[in-house]
Amino acid sequence: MSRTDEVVAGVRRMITDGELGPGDRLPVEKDLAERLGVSRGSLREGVRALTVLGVLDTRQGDGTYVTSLDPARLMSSLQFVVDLHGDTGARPFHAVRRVLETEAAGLAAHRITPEALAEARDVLEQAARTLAQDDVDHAAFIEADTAFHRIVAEQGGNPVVTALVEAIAGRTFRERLWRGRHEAGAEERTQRDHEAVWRALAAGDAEAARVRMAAHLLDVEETLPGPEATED
Amino acid sequence: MSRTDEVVAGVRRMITDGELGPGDRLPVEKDLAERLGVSRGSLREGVRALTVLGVLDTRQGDGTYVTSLDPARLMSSLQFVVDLHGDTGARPFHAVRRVLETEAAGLAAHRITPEALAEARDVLEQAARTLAQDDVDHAAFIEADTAFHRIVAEQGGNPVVTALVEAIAGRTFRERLWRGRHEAGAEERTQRDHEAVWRALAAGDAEAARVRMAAHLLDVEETLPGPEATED
DNA sequence: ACGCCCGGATTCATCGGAGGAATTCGTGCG
DNA sequence: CGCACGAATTCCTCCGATGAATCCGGGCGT
Repeated sequence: MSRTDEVVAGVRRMITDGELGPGDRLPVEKDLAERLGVSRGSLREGVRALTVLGVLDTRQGDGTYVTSLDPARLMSSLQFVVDLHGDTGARPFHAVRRVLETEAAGLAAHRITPEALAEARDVLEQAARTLAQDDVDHAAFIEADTAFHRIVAEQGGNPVVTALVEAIAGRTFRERLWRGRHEAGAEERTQRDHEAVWRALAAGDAEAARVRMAAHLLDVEETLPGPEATED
Repeated sequence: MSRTDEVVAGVRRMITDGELGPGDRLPVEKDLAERLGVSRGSLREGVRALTVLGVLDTRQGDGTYVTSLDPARLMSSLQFVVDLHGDTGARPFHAVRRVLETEAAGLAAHRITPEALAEARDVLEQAARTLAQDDVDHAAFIEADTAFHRIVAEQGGNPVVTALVEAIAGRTFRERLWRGRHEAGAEERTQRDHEAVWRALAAGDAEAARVRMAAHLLDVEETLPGPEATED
């Protein structure tokens, strides 16, 4: 076990033991290094690793703190590794996205707030206006698409689901997604799919919300490269 | 942007640009540091962070290599952050596990190999023998429980699902899970649930496999602490 | 010729120290 | 009382040196 691993394990223990909690400040580098029996260099490597993982947050001139440890924060590092995969590997990731967002849509049907419902409607109307223009602003439509999906995922009420979806369907992933979807009618179809999901949410119909979201994401998935459906 | 972030971004770019691929060796610390315009210390912090994320693998006396970049490898860091959450935060994680494993069970029904089916049966028989003893070996049963779920998840055929389930339902999480399940009959019930899933898989009945797995995991979920079902 | 041992070269791991940069907070002035 | 200034604190970056693990090729014996 390397010194750095000892640092990671040590900080982890300090958190699980309750010595450190969200928002708490760590001892200064010199003290913590001495306490863990490592040099400042090794300590910094471990702290940096935990920073990348979203566990710690260092601020120059201030100190090192434990983050909120929210799933959203902790899963953000996942986006990095997802984006590392090329276009060919996108399919299994999108399948996970589909399953999770479908579940979230079903849950959201029963618990979506009036405010979120209204916001989702506004997003859809904005998207409709974008599509009505002669020269469609594709970037703006992608923005609206992202916003709609985020609202639904959030209203599912499971922060882990929200964080995972956010990590998988991040910026890079979505751009890849739409790169292969510029055939005629793709955006209009997406718009109709979204509206169908919205109606199901407004009606509080969980089953309809599930089916609509699943169908929509299956549509998207078919445009991805890779084995269509293991046709071997 | 800190020097370390530049290192992470630089290596990421080298990978996405195709300059580096799985198994490839990175330049030695001195050269790479010079190329990225940072000191060896900063370089090491960045490389270490990528090592923790499962992207790089350093071997003393040999060199630094890009890993296979398999989802299983890349998601392993997720287990660390999942385990960081206490018992109270386990419920949303388990909900994700339930949804993903349910999907995997449905997929597995159509594509499980005879070998995997036989291995799963062996695991279940082993578990049954464990339960038949006067003094039940709980650790052995947990082991069999883990093995059964892993086989089903793997046979779902989606490596991302497998990796996520593995990360969420890791060792620490499972131990927490069973800590609150030592009431009489819990293990026997689990065994019956598993056998029902197995029969569905053997019959190639995807819907049955889904339902059985979902019901089993809902059972488990009810024993977790936290809001029963948002009864507000 | 073949296998084994050993020593040098290579590479990462760890350490210690020094100066710089950003933040915080108390002090003193207006 | 408000504000600017500066000292203290803390993390950031760099440099050089030593140790540890691995790899590779030469030399030796059989």
